Amino acid sequence: MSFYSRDPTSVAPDLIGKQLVREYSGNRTLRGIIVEVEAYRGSDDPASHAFRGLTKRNRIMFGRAGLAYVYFTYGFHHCLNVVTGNEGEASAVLIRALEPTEGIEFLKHNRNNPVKEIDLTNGPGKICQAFGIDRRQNGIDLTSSKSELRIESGKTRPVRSVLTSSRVGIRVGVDKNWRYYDPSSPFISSKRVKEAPSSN
DNA sequence: CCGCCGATCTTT
DNA sequence: AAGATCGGCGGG
Repeated sequence: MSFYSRDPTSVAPDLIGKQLVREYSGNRTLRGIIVEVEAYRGSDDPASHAFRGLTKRNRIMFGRAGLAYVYFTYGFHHCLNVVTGNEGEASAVLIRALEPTEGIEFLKHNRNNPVKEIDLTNGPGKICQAFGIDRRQNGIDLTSSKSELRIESGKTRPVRSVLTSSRVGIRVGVDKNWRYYDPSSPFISSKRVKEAPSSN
């Protein structure tokens, strides 16, 4: 069983501390350390895009683990997921926040020079804008060292704790604590979400 | 710090 | 008609 072919609720906490890497036209590299993610399961998770089955938008979710599922939402924003689980299960992990470590000046440029560095990558839409991710990266293999967009597990910084909470921005499935984040990072998305009563 | 709201477009 | 968002604005 490979890293990404597990249940998304197992993959999600293990992604904290790994690096998102983006190569621009072969000569510019952008990097950030993942500090917040959310797990979305397929057929049994009403908050998942795959809950109602295969559509044109979510078809990558039904593919192999380790692929990038990138979707466009609210007329403005893109969000990046990693497909997990066995092929056909349509589960994924949403990348919600990063600590930028390389290419910060270019990230600022892409984000229209925000006043605070925190605002570069503390949300899923902000990550995609900063890293230049859109539907052209939908379906890319995030596990290949040759991909222009990939996730690497090299050493980053000391491992810190991982907490859970209810997921952000959903109206169904709020009973599941499937948001995973490093509470010591200033880059976690600013919305505070309460822990759901007890279920996991 | 918090909550509300508008922008804009894809999907259902 | 709602949505796995963001940024600006107003009030406490």
